[in-house]
Amino acid sequence: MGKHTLGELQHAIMQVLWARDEATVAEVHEALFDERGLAPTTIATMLRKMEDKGVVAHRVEDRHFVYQATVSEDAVRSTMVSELLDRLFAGDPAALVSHLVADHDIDEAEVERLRALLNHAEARKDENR
Amino acid sequence: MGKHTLGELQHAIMQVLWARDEATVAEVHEALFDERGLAPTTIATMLRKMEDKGVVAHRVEDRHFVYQATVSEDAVRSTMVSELLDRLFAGDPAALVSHLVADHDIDEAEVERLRALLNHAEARKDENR
DNA sequence: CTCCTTGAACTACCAAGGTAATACTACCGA
DNA sequence: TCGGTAGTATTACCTTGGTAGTTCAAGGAG
Repeated sequence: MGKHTLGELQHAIMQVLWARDEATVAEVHEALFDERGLAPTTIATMLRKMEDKGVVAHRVEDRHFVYQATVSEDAVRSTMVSELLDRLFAGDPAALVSHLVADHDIDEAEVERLRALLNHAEARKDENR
Repeated sequence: MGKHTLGELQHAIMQVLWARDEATVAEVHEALFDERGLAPTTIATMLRKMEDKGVVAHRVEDRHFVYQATVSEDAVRSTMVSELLDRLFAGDPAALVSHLVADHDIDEAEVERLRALLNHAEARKDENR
């Protein structure tokens, strides 16, 4: 498992692939055109680079390429969050949560959800004891 | 206010500057040499690039440059966390916390700390009502 | 069978991060 | 005054992400 760190566009492309499991270049282009307005060749080039990198794979079907993600969204999240965690918070998740609470005004509903999350986490740990 | 996104080395340099408020090229180099083993010119070049970018400033003192950070660690954290939040979790902080709990095994002590954090957050909100 | 269209391949740039050798300058000591 | 040394400026190169024009190949239309 290498470093699955994705750039902006790469991530956008991956999201399309994650959403529909597989897609042609044209489909990806169409899905992203409204927000990005990129040339189809840009998408195609990026997909090839991403294949070199190992995060997508393609299969030929009916004269065009059908791409598919080879890494899960969660795997990407894991590596990228870990990276940011190490860089910015010396690997301390609580410090990141603290920053989140202080900086991104989390409303009461969110706080409730988080509290529930923590309760679940503790409940799971209780079970294994 | 631009995007204060820092690369790996840039962030390491900033940490030195944040730690001691200001430092010469040689001091930064010395502080990072053990872990990175970079040439002094590399640090100097990077510092100049960072100055172009606006995240540090220098003053000449006694024939050498004394650099100082012009952005706070918290400002950098804010922009970088926000970016990751938007990219990976559609801007939902709770989703990030959820990921953190699920993925980075947070031990019971951490959970307690987080719970306390959330309590404080709610307490603050209660006060303002 | 030939030409057009479509989509992939190739090539080419640009910016930013990173890394560093080399060139220059100015001070200090002999 | 002359040369070494210290420290900055210049220049250069590599990688990755991003963006796209141009070329090429193969299937479909006439």
